[in-house]
This record gives sequence, C-alpha cells and structure tokens, in this order.
Amino acid sequence: MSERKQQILEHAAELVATVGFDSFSYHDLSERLGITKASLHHHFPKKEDLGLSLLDQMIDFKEQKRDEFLQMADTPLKQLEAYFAFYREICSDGQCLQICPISSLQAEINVIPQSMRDKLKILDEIETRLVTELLTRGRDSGEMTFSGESSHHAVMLISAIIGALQFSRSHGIEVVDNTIKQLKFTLGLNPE
Amino acid sequence: MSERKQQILEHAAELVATVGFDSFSYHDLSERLGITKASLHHHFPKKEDLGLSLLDQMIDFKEQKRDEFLQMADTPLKQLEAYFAFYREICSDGQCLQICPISSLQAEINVIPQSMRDKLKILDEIETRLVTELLTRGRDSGEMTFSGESSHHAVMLISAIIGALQFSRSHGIEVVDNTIKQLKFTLGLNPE
DNA sequence: GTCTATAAATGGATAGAC
DNA sequence: GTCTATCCATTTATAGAC
Repeated sequence: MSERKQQILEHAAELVATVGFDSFSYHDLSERLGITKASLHHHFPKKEDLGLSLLDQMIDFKEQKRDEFLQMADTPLKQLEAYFAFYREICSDGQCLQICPISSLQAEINVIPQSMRDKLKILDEIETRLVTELLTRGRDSGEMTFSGESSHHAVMLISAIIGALQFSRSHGIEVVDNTIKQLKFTLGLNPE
Repeated sequence: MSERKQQILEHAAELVATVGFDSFSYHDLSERLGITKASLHHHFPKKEDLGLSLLDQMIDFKEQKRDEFLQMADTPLKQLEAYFAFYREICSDGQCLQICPISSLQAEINVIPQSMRDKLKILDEIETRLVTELLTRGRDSGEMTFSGESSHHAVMLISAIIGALQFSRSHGIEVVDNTIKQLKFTLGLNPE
C-alpha cells in the first residue's frame, strides 16, 4: 500500500466517522489532501473501492487489536478497561463529533454497496468475538458476574457503547462515561 | 396539518429510518406518493422544513406515548415491556431494514442543519426522561434492581436498544431479542 | 395543489496531456 | 501520479401556467 493511499484512507476514515460514507465526497478529500479529485480516482477508481479498502484496514486494525488483547496476559478486567478506553478516545478526539465508524456504516447499510455490507458484517463479527471472549474469560476467572450467554451480553455491551457515542454528539461526553460506568455494574464490577 | 402533508411525513419518516435523512431525495418521495417534486416543494419548500416537521411529529408522538405509559396505571415492569415491544416492532416491520429514526439522525448530526439538531436534542431528552421515570419507579416499587443513577442506566438502556437495532440490520432480529433479554437481566428481572 | 420546465450546484467518474 | 477539462446523473429549489 503506497504512502499516498494510506493518507487518503486516514482522511476517509475520519470523514466516515464524522459525516458518514455517503455524505463525504471526493471533493472533501481533495481539499484535505491538496490534490485533485482526478488524482484520487487514480488511487481509488470508484468510491466503492475506497470503501472496501477502508473496511479492510478496519478489519486488520481490529484483528491486530484483538491479538494485542490476547497477548496482554493481563486480567480480563484490565483488558475490558482497555477496550472501554479505546472507545472513549474516539469521541474525546476533536469536539466529540466522531462516532464509531462501525455504527456510522451500520446506519447507512441500505445506502452502501453490497460488497461493503459483506465486509462490514465480518468486521462486526470480529468485534463481537473479541468482547465475547473477554466476557467469557472474565466470568470464568470469577472477576465478572452476569446472567445469560456471553455472546448476548457482548452484543448488548457493544450496542450500548456504540449508541452512547452517538448520543454523546448531542449530549456531551459524560453520556459515554456514565454508560461505561453502568456497563461495569452489569458485570458485577465496582466502577473506578 | 393537511392530509397530504401527513402522507408526505409518513413516507419521509420511513425513508429516514431506512436510508437516512441525507440519503433520501424529493424524487424518492415523489415516486412513492405519485406527485411531482415541485408539488412536494409546495408543501415543504426546503428539505429542512420537512425535517423540522418530521421532528415535531416525532416529539408529539413520543410525548403522547409517554402520557399513555403514565396513565397505564400498570406496573413499571409492564410498561417497560411495552417500551421494548415498541422497539421490537420497528425492526420486525419489513425485512428488518429500519432502525430507530433517532439513531439515524444522530448518525447524521454533522450533516443536518442546526435547527434540526436542536429539535433532535429535545427528542432525545424526552426519551431519556421517559425511561428514567420508568426505571426510577421500577426500583422504588421493588420490581427492579440496579446500581447507579436511574438516568445513567436509562441512557445505557436506550443506547443498547438503538445500537442493537443497527446491528440487527446485518445480523438478524435475534440480536434485538437477545439484547432485550440481557437488559432485563441488568434490571434484576427474569426474562420471559 | 399540481403540473412542466428549468436553473444552479454537486458528486462520481473518465480522457488524455504532462 | 498528478493535472485540466469535461461528461453525465442527481438533487435541491424556483418560476409560472393550469
């Protein structure tokens, strides 16, 4: 992957998290990067190509993140803490305008091409598997307590964080902090 | 409000919940309603006008729903059940393609006009107040148990449902059912 | 209230020179 | 790899007849 392509993807990721895939244009990117739209089309002929590369990158990133967690050899509790911190950071960047790119794309599922939907689904599954593992091990180790299946609780947890990030754009970052606090309660943890 | 305006708003609401506010056009509406774009502009000169009327309608609907809950004189538990059922219905309509219009607009917050953001914030607050009341009374009556502030748990619960609806578009309606089940656990309730 | 016609702007995409 | 120029479709919006 060329340097330039990386640059483009970085800005595109930021735009997806702020305005959504359908609502940003090659023109927006060209202004940010200081090159023309035509040049952008050279690197990513169709917007769909850009979207797919973006999702590939997100998948790589998540898988890497997942490996980091597994190798941390830390307690599941510390790992969960790191997971929460990761999401906290998304919205504390800038003026709390960004949301999780996953939820941004989910909201646009009926607008993006099928190929992107397929990749998004894979990305979702990686995320779900990661949190499910985390909760399973947390419960097995006795650090966490909750009822029901780990995978179900994992989806609830992810949904809550993703939703909280959306709410935080109107209502401030406390929404995210409070939601994380409540989520810890649901795992039998004592916040802070 | 004229009959026609109501019709337009109905279809617009559906489009917001499926593709989002920015991604539907007056052309889409004209096809659904069998009238021209120009006629639509007669009723709602600017798209922003349409968006504002839509939000007004959603606010009215929520407030009415809230009154219904309060007058139900039923247990908070039954009221919560009705609340969950309401959201379940959104995504069981059609082929699980619709999401909560609130979350659709939240995802587009940086794209919609400021006037719409303001109204959306009000709508969010009504929703939060409703669920907060519900949980407060549920805990007071001894039917529900949870730690932390009611309003914080309420935001977590709303975020989780909203997020689950988004996930369900890729992963099926079970996601919503499972999330509701886990949310009940977090309230010390025994599902089903 | 609804129509035809049209303006003005935007967005995705391509051709071809450098 | 980047540019200028251009094409075509879409979208918001308006003017004015019926």
